[in-house]
Amino acid sequence: MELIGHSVTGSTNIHADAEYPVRAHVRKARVLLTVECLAFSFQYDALKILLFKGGSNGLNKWSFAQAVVGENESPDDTARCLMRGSTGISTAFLEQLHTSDGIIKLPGERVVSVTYISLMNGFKLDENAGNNLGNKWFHLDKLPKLRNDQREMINCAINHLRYKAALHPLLFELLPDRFTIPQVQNLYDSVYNAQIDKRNFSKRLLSTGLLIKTADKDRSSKKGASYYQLNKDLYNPRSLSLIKLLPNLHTFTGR
Amino acid sequence: MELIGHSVTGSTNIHADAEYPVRAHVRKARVLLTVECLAFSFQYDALKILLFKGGSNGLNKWSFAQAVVGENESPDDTARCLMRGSTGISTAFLEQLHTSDGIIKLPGERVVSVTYISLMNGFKLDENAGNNLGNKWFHLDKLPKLRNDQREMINCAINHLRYKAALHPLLFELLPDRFTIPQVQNLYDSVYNAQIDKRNFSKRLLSTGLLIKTADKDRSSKKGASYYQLNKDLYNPRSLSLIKLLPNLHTFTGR
DNA sequence: TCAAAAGTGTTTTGTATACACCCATGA
DNA sequence: TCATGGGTGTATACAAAACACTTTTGA
Repeated sequence: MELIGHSVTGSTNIHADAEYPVRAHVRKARVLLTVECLAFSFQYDALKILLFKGGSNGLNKWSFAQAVVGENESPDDTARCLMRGSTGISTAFLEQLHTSDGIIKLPGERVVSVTYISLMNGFKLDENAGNNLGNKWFHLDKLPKLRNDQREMINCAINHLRYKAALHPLLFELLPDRFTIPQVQNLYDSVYNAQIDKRNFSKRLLSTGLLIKTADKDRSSKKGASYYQLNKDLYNPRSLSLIKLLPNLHTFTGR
Repeated sequence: MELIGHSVTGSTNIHADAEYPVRAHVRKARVLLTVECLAFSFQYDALKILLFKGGSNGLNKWSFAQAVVGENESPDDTARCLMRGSTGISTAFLEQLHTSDGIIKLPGERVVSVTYISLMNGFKLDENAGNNLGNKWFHLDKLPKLRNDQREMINCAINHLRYKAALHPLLFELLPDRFTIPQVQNLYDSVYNAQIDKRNFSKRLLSTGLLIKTADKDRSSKKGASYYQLNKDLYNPRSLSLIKLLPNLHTFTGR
């Protein structure tokens, strides 16, 4: 560690005294900056996570989407570009989860990775997009063999997603522009691995005022469920104001 | 951006096709990694933020604690070391807020900064510690002249602190080992710039089960307020389970 | 006509809020 | 004895939870 600019003498380290010892000569780290995306989507009534074959692990191992941050890019840019490039669609919601400690990975090179959680709209995905790129969407209960630290990262990301989505209307990013209430409930049931009471869920959902009923119905079921749209005037997945869509908010736990 | 390891041919960029264009040659960024700490404490019944004179802004300007991440340090290490070195006490709570875009600051050098929010225990602070190091704790309503982006960062950090503390028992880190209920309330009133009803606040506070009453009293008031301690078995400032200490949780807003 | 899924309402229970008085003590 | 700050209780209103039946329609 080297303190920045707190010196009036030109010395780089005015705190190197007996009481608050700081190493006198710290070699400044120049690091290779990468991003890593844990990408989720909702397809076929289930939450999916995106994995790639042939990552830094080895050619036949699965891992997350990763990219090196270019000289003229921000990490956010890189993450968006990575996701677009590897799925063909834009990221609906992107958030930094954590910046890694920067353990030595490549020989002689320190790599610091910014980990993102990324929500991709499964309904905009081309069915075949990415198949030739070696990526695949996995059901969370049907994951391939992964390193333990990768499993942990997935758990961490899911917990984060559940946490955020319990408080904010984040998950609508995973739905098409028009959706039905049973569809929303399937999404929440899938994310929380739960069976939420449909009467109470629909009451909570409608009471947010975020949904606008349309005249059309989804005709894939016998009775047909009404389509709803988001009220764009109110909807903001990043809003700090809290919504409540889940019962027993204080008791939910991880998978 | 350069994708990592998704190539079976050795080329660095298998996605450089017409459909998903990616620049064919991206210069990998080697960046100087720094940390920046927005540190809060609770002193004299008010929330304070730590600023340093003579930061990267210039010798007579105030700014946040900053340090370069050393070769053998993680950013978290650096942040803790920075805070300990500049205040004499350990950080009670540390959390990454954001990793910056890494705009060019120093000539020819790209600097990426990991911003932290840091809670320091004001009751463990040596009254004079740091005075000779050019740091000072400022009341949030009595800040010195700062750059606009620094003001924004402070607002962002306060909003984040309020958000987290409204949901989790984070603020106890700012109190001494033994504290009184009126003291906790002063803390919350200060953080939220509010006057919370003391009867309801004390009910909520005690109903969490986090507090254990001791036999002793603080004798600085006439009647004397009972000292409480945290129930270490239950207390976890990072716990994902939610507590409610504030009224109208869904409506609170920033300063 | 029946099976499948959508849609809706009420009762009960619990929790948040608003609000005001008594208590203990040092000065 | 009185001013100061600590401590408590209750009635009311609101919100959450539990719970079951009716509707629509394609097969």
